[in-house]
Amino acid sequence: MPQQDLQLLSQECGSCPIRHRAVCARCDSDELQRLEQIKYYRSYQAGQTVIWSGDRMDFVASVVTGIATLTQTMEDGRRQMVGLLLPSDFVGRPGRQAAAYDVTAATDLVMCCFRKKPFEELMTQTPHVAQRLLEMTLDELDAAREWMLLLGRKTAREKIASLLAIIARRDASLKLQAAKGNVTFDLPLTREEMADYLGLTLETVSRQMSALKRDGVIGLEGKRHIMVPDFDRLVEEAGDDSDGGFLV
Amino acid sequence: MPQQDLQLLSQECGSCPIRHRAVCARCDSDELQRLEQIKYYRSYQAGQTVIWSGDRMDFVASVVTGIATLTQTMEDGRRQMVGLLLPSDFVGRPGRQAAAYDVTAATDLVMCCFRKKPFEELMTQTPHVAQRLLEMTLDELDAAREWMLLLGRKTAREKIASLLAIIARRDASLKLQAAKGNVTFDLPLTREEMADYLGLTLETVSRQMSALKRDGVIGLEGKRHIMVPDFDRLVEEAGDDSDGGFLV
DNA sequence: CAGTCTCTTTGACGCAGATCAAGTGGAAAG
DNA sequence: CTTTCCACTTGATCTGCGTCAAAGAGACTG
Repeated sequence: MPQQDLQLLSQECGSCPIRHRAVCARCDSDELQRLEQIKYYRSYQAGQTVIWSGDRMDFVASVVTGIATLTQTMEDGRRQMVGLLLPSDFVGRPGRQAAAYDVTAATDLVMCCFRKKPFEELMTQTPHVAQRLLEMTLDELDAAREWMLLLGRKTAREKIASLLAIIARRDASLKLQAAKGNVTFDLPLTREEMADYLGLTLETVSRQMSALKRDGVIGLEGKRHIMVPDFDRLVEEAGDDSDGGFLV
Repeated sequence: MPQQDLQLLSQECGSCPIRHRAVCARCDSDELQRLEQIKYYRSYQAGQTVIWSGDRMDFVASVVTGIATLTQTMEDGRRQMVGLLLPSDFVGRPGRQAAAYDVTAATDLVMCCFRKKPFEELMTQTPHVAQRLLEMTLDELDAAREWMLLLGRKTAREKIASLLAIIARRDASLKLQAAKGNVTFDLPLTREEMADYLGLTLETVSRQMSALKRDGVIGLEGKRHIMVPDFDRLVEEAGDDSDGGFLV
């Protein structure tokens, strides 16, 4: 077992970086104690598969640090990413036996896992986990629907710009900043993963990245470090209506 | 007020056609009574808009009969359907003020509406509505993700076949049958609505419908009545792995 | 520091589906 | 019975992105 695991095993929920955003966000101290009893940490290296679609899954989990992807694959090998899981996002479905999607670590990843059976019991006995999970699932559904607009109607250039804007926003919110003006971040995905996300080929992704660079919308340092001189310009290229439209 | 409304206003939940599938499915008689006090029916004609995206929405609702669509529109007019709402499906998000999508009646439509404020109170005070809503939202999320695979990776022909298979399945389940062998149903959508669903143009939809007809995968009587001689063949054309893969 | 591996870029070419443009058929209206 | 309308079909042409192919750029290995 890697050393990181050992360190994490002793970590308490009170000092957890996702304590206020994850599925446990609304828990009182009593509920938290029960969760603490059934939780354990697991870490994965970038590229490792967490679960294969169809496999039996006897835990649910929260992403603590790192990024995981949810992908679906057709028999002939065509792949589509259907979820991008960031810190505090939830993996797995209470009441379901088998995983519905492949889950893969896009970066090094630490997950806080709960044994499924006791987690389900906790959900029926106390309200706060289920309440929070509903909220998070509704947010996921909204994100999925925005993504559907992207997949169905946006051009390759708009798709790339949209993805970059999403990652920039999430990156900024992790640093407790707003994404605006001059922004800088690292891409956590390969060109191929970006293609799987956007319903494109990796060649098209690469070409459009070059085009955005040529047009001064983004700057590239190495392959992964992105500099955005004007965030509004990027959002414009994404074809979204003006702001990041928060409805609440 | 149309006569249908008057008839429905006196309808009791006990005899409701979606009683066992909608958001109220798990309610005990006490909860049902509280719901009954805050509910009212509304009906819409095919083509009517139920709500515009961004509008204030002070109710949530279940589709009782008919079909509604959820669509997103970009500034330049590109449209993408992001949800197809069938009897028992839920509209609206507790805790949200404004509608996030355009909701339109695809066929004549009857909805069972609940005033939002008391509905939200009911949700915090009793568990069964929230539990059921979580379940339904997770199902919606799965459907959205399957749809993402369709939008991102399927060919026009596969998209059409997938949509026909989905409608055939849901139609069959309403009649309490399994979709297999020889199947017959009416399309509730225009070619343009199908295009909005599938991320295609209406011309491409029309051409692919003709192609599927020419190849004997479907039969057409008029523009809307579809006959499927071999449902498995249709599913094959959709590019999905064998069966309708139920995981539960 | 040559050799290999993986990720990425770039070019040439082809095709699925978009766009533009008529035309068809059935239902409702006059 | 003609006119109008709307949903739909079909054809001709265009184009954005996919496909196939080759080469560059780091990072790690022996």
